[in-house]
Amino acid sequence: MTRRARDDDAKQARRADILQAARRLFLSDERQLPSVARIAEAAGLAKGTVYLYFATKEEIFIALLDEEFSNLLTAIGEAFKPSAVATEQVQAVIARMVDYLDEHPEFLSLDALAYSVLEQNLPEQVVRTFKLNLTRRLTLAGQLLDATLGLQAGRGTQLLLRSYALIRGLWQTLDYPAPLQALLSDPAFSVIRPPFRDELAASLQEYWRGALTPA
Amino acid sequence: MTRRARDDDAKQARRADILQAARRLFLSDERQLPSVARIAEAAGLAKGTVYLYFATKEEIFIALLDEEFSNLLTAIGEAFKPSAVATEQVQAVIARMVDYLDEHPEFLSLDALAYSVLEQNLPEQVVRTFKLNLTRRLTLAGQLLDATLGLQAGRGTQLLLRSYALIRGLWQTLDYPAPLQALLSDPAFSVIRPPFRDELAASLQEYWRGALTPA
Amino acid sequence: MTRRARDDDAKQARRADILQAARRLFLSDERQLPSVARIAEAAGLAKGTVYLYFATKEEIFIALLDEEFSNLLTAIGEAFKPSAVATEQVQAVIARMVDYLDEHPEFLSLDALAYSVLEQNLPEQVVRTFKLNLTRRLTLAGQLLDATLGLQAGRGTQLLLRSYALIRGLWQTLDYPAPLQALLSDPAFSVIRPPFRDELAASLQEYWRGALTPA
Amino acid sequence: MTRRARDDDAKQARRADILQAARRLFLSDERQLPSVARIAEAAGLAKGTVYLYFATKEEIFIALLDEEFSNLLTAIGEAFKPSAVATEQVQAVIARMVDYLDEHPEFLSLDALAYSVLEQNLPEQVVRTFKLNLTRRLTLAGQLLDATLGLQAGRGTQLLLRSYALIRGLWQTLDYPAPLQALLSDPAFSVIRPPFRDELAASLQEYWRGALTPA
DNA sequence: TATGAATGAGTTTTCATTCAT
DNA sequence: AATGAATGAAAACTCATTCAT
Repeated sequence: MTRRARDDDAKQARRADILQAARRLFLSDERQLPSVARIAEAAGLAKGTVYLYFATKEEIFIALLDEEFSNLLTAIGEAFKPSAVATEQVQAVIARMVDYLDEHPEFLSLDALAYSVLEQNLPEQVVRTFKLNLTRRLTLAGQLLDATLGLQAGRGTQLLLRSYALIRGLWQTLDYPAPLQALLSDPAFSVIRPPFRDELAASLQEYWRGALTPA
Repeated sequence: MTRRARDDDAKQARRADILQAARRLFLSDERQLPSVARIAEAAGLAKGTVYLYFATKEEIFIALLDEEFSNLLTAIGEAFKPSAVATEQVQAVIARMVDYLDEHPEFLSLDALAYSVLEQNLPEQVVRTFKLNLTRRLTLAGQLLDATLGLQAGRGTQLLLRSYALIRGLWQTLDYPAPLQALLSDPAFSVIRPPFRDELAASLQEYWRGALTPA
Repeated sequence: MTRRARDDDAKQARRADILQAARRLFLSDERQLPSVARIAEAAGLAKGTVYLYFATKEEIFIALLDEEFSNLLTAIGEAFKPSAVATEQVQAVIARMVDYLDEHPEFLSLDALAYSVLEQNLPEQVVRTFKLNLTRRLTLAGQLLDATLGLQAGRGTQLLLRSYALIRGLWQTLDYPAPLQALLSDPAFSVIRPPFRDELAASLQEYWRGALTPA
Repeated sequence: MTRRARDDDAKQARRADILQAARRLFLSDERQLPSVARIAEAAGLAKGTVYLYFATKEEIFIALLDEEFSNLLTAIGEAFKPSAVATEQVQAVIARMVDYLDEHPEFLSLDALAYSVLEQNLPEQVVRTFKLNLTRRLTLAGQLLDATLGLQAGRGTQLLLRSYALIRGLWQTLDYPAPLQALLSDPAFSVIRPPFRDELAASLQEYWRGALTPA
């Protein structure tokens, strides 16, 4: 039997264990949420224990996604360097986003299930809270952007939201499950199979250039 | 028992009936594929009959999506006017895309399930064929774009692919199921709830401007 | 694979098979409804097939109970002999009830779950329909009683309802699961363990005598 | 942490707290035993603590039922008035039973679960002890009845047992959960919905009259 | 061709009870 | 004695797909 998590720290640790197990399993079979039984097993816990920390399976994954969003936006916030010129700031932000996403492949995979699977099976209040967190973080990062680049109030948030849309769309367009990759190795498909990271960087560059260029 | 479809025309008609029923049902409850039983009922057929025309449920919807893609790219192709200047051509293309998507709400809803649901439950060969069709149409439209705007070979396709990514990401970011909309009516959420059509048009403008502006 | 039930007769037969399997299993472990898996297995069908004939597990058993009620009240109806005198009619009715219950041990066992298990887990409309059937049959039998014994309108139904209460209460008071019977074999318990059939007959006699004796 | 119950008095008090909490919760949702978690919470204790006083959840409720039986039979015993005539004695006993049951709605609700739920999940020895207590009390009250009414030895107990059967059967036949009541408000159902108290009194009158009338 | 009866895999969640602290 | 974290058994139901008729 597992050592009991009595105090708050131990409980946080246990919760983190579950999230970690869920993340690991999800990564090994993207596009499908692993069963609670597997998560519990991977975390070395009984099924029932998982439900002491999360009300439903989907809450595990929305928590994971929430965490990742937080990390991403924090990373973006840290990309700004006070003294740099605007162009460099933008480059830094884009580079930071690209790096983060590259290092966290589970983020976009999970995000791709948010619309069709997670939000579908989650009580509305939970989705609302998730969206609220997201909105707050997005707004904060947007304000930082406004200040740094001297943008009109709210414009930074708008840019981030549109960038996010571009990112998630690009992922879903360019990510293929392993078995399909083999089938698409024919040159006929090369136009729809550019490397994700490069395409992401290039697309973001183009979008931000257009967004910051006076019409 | 329904009148039997003996010749090819009758078969095509029956197939179309099924697609039409599926489309209608899907529209009434986006984010979830209707069951085969309901599709069959809506088409006035028995469940088994549906399987004479489509090997799996997902094939129905991938066929629907394929059809829509074809229509969209055809519409884009028709947007070009030989004599117009480049800027106007771009405007026309964007306007055509926005209009098409506005008139075909099922397209993006269905597209949003492609990554997580459709491709998941489809034999690889079927996905491959779908992707092949898509690639061909995209390439053709891209070539037209190259010619019209005097772009480097392949650049038009690239622009279209990136635009598509932006569009699908934007949809998933801004579309909310009805019950959630009520919960997000608070002004706190206004930044993540701009009207889709406006946001789409503005984002595409920005992206294309950036893409066509020399770095 | 089982032969398919195409026409209505075959379907009725299949439904009856399921009911029969459920009855048999229930009898072998009263006080607990068998699982659908076991019922299906006992009927030689797949689980899903059971659900083609009954919407929920409880509906199987309420159907069984409904059937038994119908049989019991039919039996009572048949107990009347046109030419007999009142006292004999009453004796005949009581004897018929006692005999029926003796021959159908599953009836009272199941009835004992109606209040606490069946009605609990059944949609209200189903319970309503069941009660409606019951009321109708009870009323019909009651009217027959009124006519035969020259009772005031409605009195026969009342007598039947009260008799039913006495019967079901007696069963729950005197029926013990096998393992408990051994433990209660001590003479100390003899007062609470008279043979059910005798006690039932005697109690009904007393009740009806009192009910038909002017105060 | 709650103050520890060291001496016997304190322990008895804690036990009583648990019973009281269980009774209150059960009353608010008849037909279903409240969970141990809720009972513990309502008693201001931890779940584990409940198990220091009762071996299983059902033991809590069988203890409650035992208590109620004791009270009922005590009440019956107190109904006898030395100098009254037989008929009045009987009336007094019936009236006392009706009053007690009217004042203690949890008794019959709980009793209705005894056969199907409580005895099911209880170790046989516990059931045996419960039955033994019941038998003793019943016998005592029965003897009192024998003496008072000049009955043959054992007859009083028999009358009480049969009355109890009538009572519990009547309750289960006439008690409906709130949502069902609305559905049964149609006059079509009036025959199966007489007021419990009236029906109880009338039925008991009839039964006792019959039982005390020479055949 | 058309039908629709039959199949059966697959998974979440609750909650009484235990036992480490 | 008290706590409450951990356990894990248990089962209903859906629905895509098959195939006998």
